[in-house]
Amino acid sequence: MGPAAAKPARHTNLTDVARRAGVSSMTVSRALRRPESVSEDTRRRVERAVAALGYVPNNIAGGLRSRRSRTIACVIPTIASPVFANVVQGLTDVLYGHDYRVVLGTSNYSEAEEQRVTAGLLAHRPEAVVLPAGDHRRELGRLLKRVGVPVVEIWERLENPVDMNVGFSNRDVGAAVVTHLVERGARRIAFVGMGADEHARARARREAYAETVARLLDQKPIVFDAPFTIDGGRAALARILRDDPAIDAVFCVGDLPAVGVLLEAHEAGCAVPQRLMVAGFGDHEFGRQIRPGLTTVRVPERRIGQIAAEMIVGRLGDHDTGPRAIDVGFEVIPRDSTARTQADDSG
Amino acid sequence: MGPAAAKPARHTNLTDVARRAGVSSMTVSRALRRPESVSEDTRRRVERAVAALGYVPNNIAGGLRSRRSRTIACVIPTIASPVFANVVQGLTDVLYGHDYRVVLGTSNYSEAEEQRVTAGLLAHRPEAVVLPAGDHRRELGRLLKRVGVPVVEIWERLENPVDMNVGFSNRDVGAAVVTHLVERGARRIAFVGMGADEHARARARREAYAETVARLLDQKPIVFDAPFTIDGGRAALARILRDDPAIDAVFCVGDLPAVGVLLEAHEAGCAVPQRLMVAGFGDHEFGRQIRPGLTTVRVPERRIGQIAAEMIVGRLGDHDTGPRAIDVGFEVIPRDSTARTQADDSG
DNA sequence: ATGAAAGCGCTAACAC
DNA sequence: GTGTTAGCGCTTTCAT
Repeated sequence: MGPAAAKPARHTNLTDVARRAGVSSMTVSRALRRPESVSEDTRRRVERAVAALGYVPNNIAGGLRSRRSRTIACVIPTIASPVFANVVQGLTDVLYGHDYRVVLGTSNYSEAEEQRVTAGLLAHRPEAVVLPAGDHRRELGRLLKRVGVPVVEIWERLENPVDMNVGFSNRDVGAAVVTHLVERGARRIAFVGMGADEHARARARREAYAETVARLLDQKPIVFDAPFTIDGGRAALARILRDDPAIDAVFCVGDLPAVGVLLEAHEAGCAVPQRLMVAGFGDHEFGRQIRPGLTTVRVPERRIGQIAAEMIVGRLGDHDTGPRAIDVGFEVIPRDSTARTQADDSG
Repeated sequence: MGPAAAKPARHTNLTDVARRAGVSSMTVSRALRRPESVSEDTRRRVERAVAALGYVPNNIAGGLRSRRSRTIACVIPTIASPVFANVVQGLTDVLYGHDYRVVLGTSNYSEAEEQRVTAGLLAHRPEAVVLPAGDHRRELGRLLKRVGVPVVEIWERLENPVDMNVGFSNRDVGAAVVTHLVERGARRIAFVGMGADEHARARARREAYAETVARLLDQKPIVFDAPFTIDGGRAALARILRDDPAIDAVFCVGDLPAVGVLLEAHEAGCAVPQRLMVAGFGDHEFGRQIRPGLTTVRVPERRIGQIAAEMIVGRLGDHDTGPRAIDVGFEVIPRDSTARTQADDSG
């Protein structure tokens, strides 16, 4: 930095408080952290001195000595996505109650940046690291292992987590949605996917779709790729109606294209759910408000954050006995877009 | 903590690297922070030693001595709101580029918790604090002042900020929306507010609405209160149509009720914008997708975070010359819900 | 360009 | 229940 860089002022410290309270700084430290370990009289005098001087503890110093930073690092692609925002909210919910702070990093969906940001955060000696399961670089895994910090991979359930893991199975999602559609009377189900943009989670849903239609309907996969947007969904349905009118249900990789399918169906005079059923993924607010309501899959995002936090607290505390991996599951939310009755089906 | 509390391992430190590189630890420190200040040969040997040992710097230790934590605290009501999520994203965008980390706290809309959380974050000696402008407790202001840490109050423009301030004026918003409606031909404008739930921002919009309709239309304020939900908006419009059919435009305190108004208008056969114009606030995704598109106000949330970060970087660096308060303004986004033409108006 | 000494503010470890 | 001593890992300061 330059010449005029603001020199942070010296704050009141433990010694100041100790002097004022007429005890040693060690006693102040104890009075603050474990009030029951000092005499009532001492405690009171310390409290008064703290208040009088406006003392704010310095966790940096304490953390240096005790090697406990009371800090948890969390690296996500972006906070400007409800998915991760909710996860982070769940994390802080629980962590703050245990006097841990969350230091945030964002990778902007870049593995290189994820690596760089995580390395940067490690300089603050977090007591644990939370990051989305996924295609981190091998380097990152090695770095994390070498540093030896507890890691929670969130969002997806993993076969071989680096350390701890909380999430759900996208394969189970694909199977559950297809099963739901079949139960509601679907006989020919298309999948609207993301094409080249497909990520590991989307792929898992698509593969499970393919397996499940094969198993339940003896049907080959019918995949229409489209941009992951409402307009993408519209375009996809237009092609579906033209290319394969026998299709009577569409499973979209996400709610955004699913809403597009719904809108396009409305304009094309294709009755939902009677003629066509539609299901999405993500429980976007949209799908709740649109008519007919969109059947979708809700993932307990916030709960994932909370469980990750609980795992960390357990691991760092004295009850390191909890599970290291948890499948939080998900919920298929049936709404009107798949509310076909037998009567509809027979029509 | 208890007996089994995980004892964090000792990490490789500067001295280890120094030994390996055959130099003093001071030289390693310099080589890492200002590579140009050591000889080329030294630099190379240090780099090699760092790589070989997998050294991760310890910012806690460095920060203790240098009194620079390279940490910025940010306290917001909740991260599970796109508004604040975007602000935080803007903050981290810029801050990471300057090698600062963001430590997050959430107040859950409680002033008491805001106070508590902020105090907790201060223990980590952030070099600046970012928090929404608003009704913090007086205590908080005093605490922040006493600690002497730079503060940025965000979101709203303030008359008397504690320190720095970036945001926009909700009064200006109210005036701009009403002006827009009048320009499009509105002659009698109602406001859909939040009743008892009204917060300072909502109040500013309502007051500016009242002043502007008085000034431009010589009209008394007509306020319908409703829950801040889509259904709230529906109910409000039902009452409006019944109680005061001369109303030809509705300004809603937020997009959620505005969408409700739009939906209810559709069902009631009330043509938008010909018979009724509708405007909201917040540029919710909903309003972009619904038909007719909802005229609304967009606030540059992310930009607010970025500017706050830039102010901080400037203040902490050697160019502490920038403005201490910035009005980022906002944008009225005209969509079809207010796209009335002269022809419509004359009908 | 490099090194030695000191110390940031706190807590672990060990007295008493 | 309280105090003393040492030292966490780094950077500031001063010397060379």
